[in-house]
Amino acid sequence: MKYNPKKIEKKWQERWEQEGLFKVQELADKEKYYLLEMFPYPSGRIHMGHVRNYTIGDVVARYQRMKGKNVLHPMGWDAFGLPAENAAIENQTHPHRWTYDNIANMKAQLKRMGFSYDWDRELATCDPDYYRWEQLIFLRMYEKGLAYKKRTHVNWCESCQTVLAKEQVVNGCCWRHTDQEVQLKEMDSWFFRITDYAEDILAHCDELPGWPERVITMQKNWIGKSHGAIIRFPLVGSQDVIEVYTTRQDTLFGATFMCFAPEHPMLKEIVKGLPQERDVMGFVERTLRVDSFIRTADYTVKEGVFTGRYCLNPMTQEKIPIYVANFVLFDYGTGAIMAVPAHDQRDFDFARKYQIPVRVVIQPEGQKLDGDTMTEAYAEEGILVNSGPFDGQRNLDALDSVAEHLESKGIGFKTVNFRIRDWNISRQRYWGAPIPIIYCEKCGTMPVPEEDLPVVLPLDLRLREGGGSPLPFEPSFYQATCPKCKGEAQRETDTMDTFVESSWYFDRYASPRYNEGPLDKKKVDYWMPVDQYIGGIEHAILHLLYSRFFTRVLNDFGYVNVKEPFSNLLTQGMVCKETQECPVHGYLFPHEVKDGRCIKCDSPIIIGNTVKMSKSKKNVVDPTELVDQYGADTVRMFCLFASPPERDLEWSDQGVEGSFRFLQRMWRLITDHMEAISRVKPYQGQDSLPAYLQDIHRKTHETIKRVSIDIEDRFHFNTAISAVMELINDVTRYLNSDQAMNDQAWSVIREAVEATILLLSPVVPHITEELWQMLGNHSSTLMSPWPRYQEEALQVEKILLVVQVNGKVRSRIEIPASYSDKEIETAALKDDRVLKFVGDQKIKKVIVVKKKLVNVVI
RNA sequence: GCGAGAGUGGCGGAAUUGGUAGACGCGCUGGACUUAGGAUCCAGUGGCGUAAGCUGUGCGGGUUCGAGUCCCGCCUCUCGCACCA
Repeated sequence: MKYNPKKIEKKWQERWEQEGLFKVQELADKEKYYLLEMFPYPSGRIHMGHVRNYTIGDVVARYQRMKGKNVLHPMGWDAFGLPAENAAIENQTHPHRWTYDNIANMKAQLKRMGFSYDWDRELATCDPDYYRWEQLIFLRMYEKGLAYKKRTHVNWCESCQTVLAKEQVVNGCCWRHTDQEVQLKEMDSWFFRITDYAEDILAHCDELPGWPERVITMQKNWIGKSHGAIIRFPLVGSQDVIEVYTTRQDTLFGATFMCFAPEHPMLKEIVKGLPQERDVMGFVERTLRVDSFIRTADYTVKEGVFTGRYCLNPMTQEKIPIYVANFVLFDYGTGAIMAVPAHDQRDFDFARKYQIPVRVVIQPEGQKLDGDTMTEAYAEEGILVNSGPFDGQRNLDALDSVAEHLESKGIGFKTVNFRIRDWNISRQRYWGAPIPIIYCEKCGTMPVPEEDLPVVLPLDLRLREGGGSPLPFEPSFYQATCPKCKGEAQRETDTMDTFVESSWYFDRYASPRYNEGPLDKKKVDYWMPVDQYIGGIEHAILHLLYSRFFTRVLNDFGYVNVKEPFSNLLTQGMVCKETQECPVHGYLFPHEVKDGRCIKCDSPIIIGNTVKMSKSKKNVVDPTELVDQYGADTVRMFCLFASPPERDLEWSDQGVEGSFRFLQRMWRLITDHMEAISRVKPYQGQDSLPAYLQDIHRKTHETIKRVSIDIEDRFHFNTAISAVMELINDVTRYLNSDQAMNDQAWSVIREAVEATILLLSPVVPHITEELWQMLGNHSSTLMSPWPRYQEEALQVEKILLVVQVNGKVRSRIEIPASYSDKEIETAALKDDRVLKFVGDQKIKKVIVVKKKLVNVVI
């Protein structure tokens, strides 16, 4: 019988569905295991990245299920977002229609992969039954001041026609449009006060041992906590003071000028009416026109303009000039800095450029720096000088003593500062969850009353050519009644950032149809936290940070008991493939290349680098086509076998072929001997075996042990699969040899075959179900307990020992496993080859490593 | 510049805690079966060497009976952060 994946896979997928095999309930007496993969954006078709991600998850889910855990393994759709709007305009359709069509397509594709999802828990974030609870959470946050509105400088993406969060700006460009430089705009936006939780999120970074180190590091960097001080500098000729934030209060006596960020609101006031006003304001305008990434890039020359004003160094009472400078960041610290050119390279460069004095206040031991002649800043440790009462202190000690001094004089205080900013969640987009707020001219900003939720996104709108949200132009949406005075009012037309939806969807899976609140407490408490979360590294900051924040908020509100949503995180690598380029037609899809030539013009193609699969580079493989050709099992197996999950996977058509061949080999091996195998019961260690069968029996149990460890402890599915391949190879070799077969031999083979089927069933569930059934089993492999290895079966009577002379392998001897060190040594020293290499030289010592080797040192 | 990770055959990748380097797969070579095979099966496959043997995990040192693995110093690549005061 030929291996026919198409038939088998269809059969089992239908059977699983009929039997509701993947449905899961809360069961008090069973240990729960929540396995989650990052849900996809419904773009229309699944890609290899999805397939890899979800295959990894499926193996773990099925494995844990067989280990007896109550496994929650849900799937849903991150269904709001801009692509739906663009596609809708392009295809003359509606985002709603487009999204749900895509969901239907992708769901069918996922089902064909055989993933063990409980589809009863499916959710789509664009469903009012989902986002209404998000709106409720928003209202709670608004009540607590965790959601607030302010007018501020925001990052605007012209391509998206919307504001972006700081986290969504990458290298000065939009995270979605990497060629689109982000512009600064001043506008009203809604924010979530993530900074309130920065300290807590940071502190718990060290309590996530199940997270990859680099993700933790990235989050810590993003939060960017630093210890320093706020210092007040009196403005000369005014009652005002200027606050600066510094981490180097020890160098305060060396501050010889001050710099403002161009956005600083005080700037306008202090230059008003001065001869410098025109210069300063011109500089500000010029600087702000350059986008902030370029402006603050290290290759941009540091520039500034003197404002004409001075402030007093609060320590020395010395008059120091105030500049405005392009490199000072407005959204870090106070937007103004004290500059200490002797001990900061940037300040040094600036001071030399504008002939500002450089005063050394830290001397390295055994050196004598001179501010007039030094050629670069000295940023290391040393002893304070020119610092009044602090002279002679080590500068690190002075950090505290200067801060205390500032506090006692009321001119400053110790503080901590964070780099992270509040999360801008306003999007000037249509396809998103409406922000439940009403503006009344009389009553001001009014939350939509809870009973009026959801604020439903109207579906009967025409999108505007050229982008932009239609909501502000749609009276039926924006016209509202003030909940307080019942007068005419306006609805907020911004929608929420789609990262809000993905910040709590994992909670909602616990009770996806619950309609009395966002979450059914009992169920969410049963399932949360997620035991294993799997997804791409690209979400290291955005989604994972927002989710940690949101979980804390929901915890404060009493919706969930946990503070951390994901106990363990696996970040899988990208799926890569080499690019193929035609000199005439540019990048080519794989099917546009034949025999190394372009099918359009017959030019020889250029093989490019192996990079992440992407439509733009056309180095993509369509999972569905592969499933048509080889079946889902082959595709799943290749995804796991080609490399360990955290590493990038290099796509190889030949590798896929190899996986297919292996499955065929396994199929043939078992079906060819099905009759004989079916007649016997699997060997269970009951009676003693001849050596050659004992070897197979032992190998079976070694394989069970290796596969279990590889899957459970390390997620190294590639080595798990190779271990099973070895077992199959051994069994094949045995059956091809001319050993006489009897019932005992077949029962040992059956034991090996059953182990093979069960061990591989999480990886290739269809073929294994079929074989399992052919062996006479009536229940699914998924319902079978995971095989256990027997310690006795691993015992060996004889071992092959490596014998080294001076650390070089010279011989191998077979000895009884029971030999003592002394006996081993004696045996080794008798070995011909050892005798040859030792010759008549004196043996200095003999090292015996039990079960491994002997090293004879001469 | 700072931080993290990686460097092993022609290729993807193996090698719990220092103990046979190259498992498993791809590719390649030879053979078998075949009308044929790009199917299947068997054998071989790090390099040098007829062989004995030598050599070999980015480079240079070190520790050790023994180092891909540990230590020190470099080089290269990938990723993240990057004027953060």
